[in-house]
Amino acid sequence: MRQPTLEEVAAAAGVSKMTASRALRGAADVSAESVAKVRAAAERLGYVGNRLALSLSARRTNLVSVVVPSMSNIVFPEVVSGITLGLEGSGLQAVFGISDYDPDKEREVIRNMLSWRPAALIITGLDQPEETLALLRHIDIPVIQLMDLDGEPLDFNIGLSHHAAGAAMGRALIAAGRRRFGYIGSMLGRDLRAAKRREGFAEALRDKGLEWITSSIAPDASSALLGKQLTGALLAGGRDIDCLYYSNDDMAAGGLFACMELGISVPSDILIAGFNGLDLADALPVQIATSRSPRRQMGEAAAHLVRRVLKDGREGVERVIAFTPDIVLGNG
Amino acid sequence: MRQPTLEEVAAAAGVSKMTASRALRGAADVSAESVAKVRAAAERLGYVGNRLALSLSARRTNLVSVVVPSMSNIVFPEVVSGITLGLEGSGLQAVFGISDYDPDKEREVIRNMLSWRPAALIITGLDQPEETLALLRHIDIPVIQLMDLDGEPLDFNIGLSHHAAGAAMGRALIAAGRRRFGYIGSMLGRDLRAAKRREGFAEALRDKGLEWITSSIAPDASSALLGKQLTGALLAGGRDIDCLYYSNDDMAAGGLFACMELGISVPSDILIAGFNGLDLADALPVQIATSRSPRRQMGEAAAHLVRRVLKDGREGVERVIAFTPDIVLGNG
DNA sequence: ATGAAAGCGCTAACAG
DNA sequence: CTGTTAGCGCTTTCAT
Repeated sequence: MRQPTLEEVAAAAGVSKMTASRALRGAADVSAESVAKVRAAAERLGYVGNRLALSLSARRTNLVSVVVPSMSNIVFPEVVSGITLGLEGSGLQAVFGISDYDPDKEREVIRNMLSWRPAALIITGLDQPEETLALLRHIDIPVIQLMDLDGEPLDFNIGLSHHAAGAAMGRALIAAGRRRFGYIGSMLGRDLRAAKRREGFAEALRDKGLEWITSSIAPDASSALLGKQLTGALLAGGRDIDCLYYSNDDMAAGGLFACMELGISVPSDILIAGFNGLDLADALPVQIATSRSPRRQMGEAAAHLVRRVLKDGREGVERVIAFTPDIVLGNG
Repeated sequence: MRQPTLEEVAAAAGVSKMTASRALRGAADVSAESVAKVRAAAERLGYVGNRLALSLSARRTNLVSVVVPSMSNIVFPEVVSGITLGLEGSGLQAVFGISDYDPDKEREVIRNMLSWRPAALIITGLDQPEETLALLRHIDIPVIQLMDLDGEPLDFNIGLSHHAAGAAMGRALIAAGRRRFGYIGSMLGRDLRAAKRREGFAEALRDKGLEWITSSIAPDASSALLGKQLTGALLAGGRDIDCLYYSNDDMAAGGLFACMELGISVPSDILIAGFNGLDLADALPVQIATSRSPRRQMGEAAAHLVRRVLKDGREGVERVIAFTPDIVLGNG
């Protein structure tokens, strides 16, 4: 049951391929009669246009390729939702690839996406290896590096400074009276943005003559369970801590749960701070400190940028859009 | 800076287009010398094959289209991860679309995906309206309906019975001594699988002469915060309840948090039951009851089914793969 | 308002 | 082992 072609629809409607093509695309200069006949024929035959042929012929696609590190951490699906939402009604279609936080895989995924000749490319972060950048320099579509701002953008850049976000949180917690800081994180070798936050935070500590009292970093993917386990282990070590900074809110939520089980009062004994401002954080029985990153907005901003550049060209479009996360210290 | 074509690579290598094509695809019957020359030329020119042309010419794509209702509920990204993982190394590429739980939008998304002539299609659930099914009956690619089993599959079907899952949880909770049940959910008009669980649960209650004492259903998307709010409101109503069944674990986690804030002991005063077996549930300070749905496995199973059918045809391939969620009552 | 011709970049099917 | 020919299904361009 091969899909019918435009030619078959045209034949069924008794017009030429071109008239059928124009009719289905709603072009001007087609008689109402032709339009009606073609529409009816298409409907009857169950015609679905072939975008491969369309795109090859028109020498452009409606594809916006998006590469994210993971789908297991809810922040990336949220960014993805923002992009999809922001593209709605534009005729553009987002296509997603997952790099698993692996630079080599990322390059392969990007390469694979480029073979579909997308109209624009959105990738995560600014830390692609030179080999990947070389690949991207060869193409003439808009490339948007999303979510991070700490580095030299290739083309367009939308995001926030994770270094600054970490530093701001560090300063806020010091201002709130905390002095004895521990860090709990995961996968910092691969989640470079989390590493930047940790470094920014550490810098804020150094500025006040402080430093991490203890630090626990696992190689696994972040999760509430991991945060809980690491926190339990760290606290069993008996370090004198009054604040724990986590690589993100998932980990921090787990940390909170560990404290609740151990009877440690949050935030009076230990203040717990994460990053992201997840919906989950708002529901927790005890509020944790966090930085609200505007994930959906960053996604939408990227989508809007793509629409604008594809429609009106790059002239006058700012290369960098900077977001600043809000710090929420919570009821602690 | 137009992307170079195969013809240009061939010219640069001093061979014909066909030899270049074969060399790059690693076909047999090409001299080592030609392969080397072509590879070098491709490398030098930064050649990235054009899949539009490839697919149009070869009359097939390597695309597996996947349509899910949402990316905001972590279970769908997990399924998506499972599919991506299961497709790895096959040369097949998953492409995702989001329906927002809207049947009309779902049809449009499917239509849009079909215009790319995918090799297979994976959609969520069995409850597509007739108009969508009609669209799908016209095509000859494998279609997999994923996650649900309660209904008549179009082609292939992988999932679990949500009705049975709800009923099993109901029976388990009755067996655990609970008698006064409340329900808290969201968006049941659109999340049909949650509605089926609720119905199955209610049937288990009826079998024992019981029924919902109270029920609170919001139109919004599920979240921990919503679960917390609805639970708070419901408990403020002063109903005499000893068990709350939620539409999913996110909602249930919020319910747990509400109880913790209100000083209600879980599970001794109220047992909290959800659905999914999220990672989060394992980290909670008090374990909630849940049914572990094998989301990643369902995704992988779908991917493997696709690989098999595309490779060896449909003969001898079972049409239905049934999963059964494990019930975890927890430490209650 | 409509159609015919040419071609997008690639591969399948033959020939050599 | 290599090349030639003929499309894939559509749009673009140019006629009419």
